Amino acid sequence: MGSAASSERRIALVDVNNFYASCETVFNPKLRGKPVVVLSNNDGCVVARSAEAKALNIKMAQPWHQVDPTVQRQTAVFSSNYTLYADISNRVMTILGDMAPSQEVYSIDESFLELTGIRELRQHAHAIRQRVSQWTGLTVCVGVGTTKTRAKLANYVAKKSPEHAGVFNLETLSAIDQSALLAKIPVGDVWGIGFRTERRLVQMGIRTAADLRRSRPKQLRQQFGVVAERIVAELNGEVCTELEISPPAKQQIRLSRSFGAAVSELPLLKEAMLAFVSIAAEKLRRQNSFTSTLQVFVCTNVFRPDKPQHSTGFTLKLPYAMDDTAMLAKFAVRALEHLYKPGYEYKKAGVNLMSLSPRGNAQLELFTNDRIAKRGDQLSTAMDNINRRFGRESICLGRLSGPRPWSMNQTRLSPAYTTNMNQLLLAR
DNA sequence: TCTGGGGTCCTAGGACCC
DNA sequence: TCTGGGGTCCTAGGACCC
Repeated sequence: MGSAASSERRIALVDVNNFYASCETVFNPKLRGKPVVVLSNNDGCVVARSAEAKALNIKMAQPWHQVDPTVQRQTAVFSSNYTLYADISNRVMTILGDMAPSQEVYSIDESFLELTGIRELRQHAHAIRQRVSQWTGLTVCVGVGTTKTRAKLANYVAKKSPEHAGVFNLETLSAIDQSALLAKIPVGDVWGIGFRTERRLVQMGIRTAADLRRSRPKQLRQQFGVVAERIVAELNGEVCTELEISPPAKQQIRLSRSFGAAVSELPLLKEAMLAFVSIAAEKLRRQNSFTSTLQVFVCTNVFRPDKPQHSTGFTLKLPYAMDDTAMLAKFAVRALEHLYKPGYEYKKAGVNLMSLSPRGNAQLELFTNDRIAKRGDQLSTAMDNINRRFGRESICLGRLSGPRPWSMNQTRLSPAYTTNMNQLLLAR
């Protein structure tokens, strides 16, 4: 794309403000105007905060148990309810997709939209906000620029400065005003510059987005690699990344969880592993892939250095590419038995399906027993159907009847308002 | 007591080949 | 004594994002 064309390009980054916390508030209007936080799996860290919670100085990723008890008492706190958030996300993304010729769904609460050539861009951006608000009760911010990186930056400004009313177009600013604006943005707030790179950049005297934009690409490439070089180019309006309209198939599927309580016995560890493999394999089949490398890992609690530590993984090259839960489970258990050591309190485990290939192209085992393979296929399909209908993990392999100390703590879970008939919101 | 999970991309370095 | 060099493939690890 030439520079003349790229200067006409308009990309919007639209994201939902405080997404998880806002989802909870939408279904519980009493929470409006109050501090609300959502915790990570296992009720560990804070992963979402309402504006009021931010004002109380609750930090992102802060362990909840480290939050000041006085602050805790003022705050409404929820376990993360991904079923709810995923459903609300789908609704928002559908609305956004309808308001642009093309869309990249970038994360659970963000979309890039192609808005090139749209007249009255400002009005259109406000119409997007209006419609999302009206149809879902959620607030979004819209940032517009010629590249994804500039759209992200514009979105950052829209969110930070209330006077823009949630919409900001970087390209309407004169060159001088742009420089002045970028000079006020810390370099670590640029998309793709993390905290380590920021530290090194600041040491070199590159402190702001403006400094970064006018830095020397050669030097930057040498010190920080091609990623940093691209960021600078995109800040200058040079298009390095296009929208990804249809999401590419995943290259790996990983499933891991911290346990609610530590687990020492092999049978319980196996049970947890089987649950993880079942979910991972279902995801694998949903994207029509086979895997030919399986990794299993376990770790003890790194926050308890006073206890014996054992963290390890084992990677298995599978004899052929497969997607069948029972077969994958067999190999996962074998790997687990291989690395398990008695006498340790394991706190986390997981499975990683790697070397994925499209179902059709995958190399099959030379001497696959057709009948056995077909039976595995039918079993997996049946399990997928049951789980789709009655909820994930309605059926899976090797469930023991006893207690499950490994399952997550979720003591503050809100109802699945939109996806479970028994948990619908009642109007009285 | 309690400390997340699932991804991507890039790079350096080793193994191997000719 | 002196022990090539370039290409490819794979993997582990770093950095980042949400």
